[in-house]
Amino acid sequence: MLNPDTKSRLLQKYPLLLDLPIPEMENLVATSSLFKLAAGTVVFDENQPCQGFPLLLSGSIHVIKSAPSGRELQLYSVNPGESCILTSSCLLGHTRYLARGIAKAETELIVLSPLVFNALLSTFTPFRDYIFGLFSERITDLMELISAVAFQKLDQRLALLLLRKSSPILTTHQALADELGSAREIVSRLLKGFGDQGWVKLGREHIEITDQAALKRFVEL
Amino acid sequence: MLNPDTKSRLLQKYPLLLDLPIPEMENLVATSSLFKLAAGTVVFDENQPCQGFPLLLSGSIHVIKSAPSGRELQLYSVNPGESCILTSSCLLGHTRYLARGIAKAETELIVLSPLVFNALLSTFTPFRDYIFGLFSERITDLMELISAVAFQKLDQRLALLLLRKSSPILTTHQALADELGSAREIVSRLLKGFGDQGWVKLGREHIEITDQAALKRFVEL
DNA sequence: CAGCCTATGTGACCTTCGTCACAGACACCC
DNA sequence: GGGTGTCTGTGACGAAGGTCACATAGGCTG
Repeated sequence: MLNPDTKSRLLQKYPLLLDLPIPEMENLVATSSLFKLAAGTVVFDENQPCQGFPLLLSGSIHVIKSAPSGRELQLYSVNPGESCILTSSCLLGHTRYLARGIAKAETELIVLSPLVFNALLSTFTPFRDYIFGLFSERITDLMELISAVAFQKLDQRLALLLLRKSSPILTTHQALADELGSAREIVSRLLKGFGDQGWVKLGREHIEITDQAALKRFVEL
Repeated sequence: MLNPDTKSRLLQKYPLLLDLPIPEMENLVATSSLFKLAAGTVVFDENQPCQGFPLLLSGSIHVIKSAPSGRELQLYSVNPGESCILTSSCLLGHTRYLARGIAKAETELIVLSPLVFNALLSTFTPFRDYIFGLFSERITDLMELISAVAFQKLDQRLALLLLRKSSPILTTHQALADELGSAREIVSRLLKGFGDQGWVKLGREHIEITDQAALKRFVEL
């Protein structure tokens, strides 16, 4: 059961729901509830069955694949207003999760039951279009990721990752390594290299891009 | 315009269309046509806009990402009765292709215009479910692929690839390398290794698995 | 300030792959 | 059979990254 304030925040992040017919909306409000997750919470894990479909109000969820060796690789992240393609895929294919989801900050989300999710999909065209649209975006992302992992060198991937974050970047080398699916030492070495080139300035949990243009040129190479 | 024979073959491969209402079916038959592609034909290429949605009657299409260096990696393949997730994604997201599709054998396919595709999606629930289902399968595949490329060694990936094909495998080392995103020499070397272990017997364009159990054990490792 | 925890720098070393350069080997066709 | 093109085997070599083992350095807390 969602309270009116939560409902209005939901509609603000997912405006397409504004057009939802009254009875469906009431059903949604009645059967859903708000969850608050602390940063670091494991939202779902590999091999776990899928409980429902998340709508993010705040925070973000990183979807991660991890190797037996302990190394990790970030597949994509879910932000407010978006949806989790992996969950959709689980619900639609009736399979289990094959990656882990972790809340990267304090995160608020509403979980739709599989029933409500399916009902929305089949009766409410805008929702269907929305899900389809996100599916197709994610697939694009995943394919880019595949070609990056398969063909690009780590230095370029790291440079690109830095460019995608907003300059002063407050994070550890380990976290960057996990996003790239590599090891901490390698990232440290490469960052050192970037620093020597004058492209970045390094500090503890702090990376500042000092020559964005050069970094970009390096990525395009 | 499809002739009656083609139409019945279409329905055989895609039985869900049997339930399509008469007018939609007539529209589909009237506006579509059958294409025959020779093996090796490029069905679509990177950066090309999407022309329509393919339904395969025979043959198969391999979807490939290729690197500037000339190396390739197979993302997945499309067989009769299946659909091309990448095309769906292009049609739904109104973006361009970001991979190449190649007919791997003589291939017959029917192309639905974007109009018909969208109409089917919004009016015909079974079709929508079908597309969603395939989407979710492919996403699973893509994620597996990512984790294989990122974390697995090539020998294991090669062994798995062999196990997935039916022995005797009639193909060149180069083709295997392209599927894996690697180089021909590496594949030759690894196969030689498998041969020395007594797991396979090698010949020109011919690989026979002689100890499936051992190969499996090696993959599980 | 001392102690401690975490993040980072760094060198040595190894494995895996990729690249290059050929040498055979097989198949096919005249 | 000889010529030709494709496929395969192989050795040498190098580059990229991963692993290990520490050293060092910030920053927090008692």
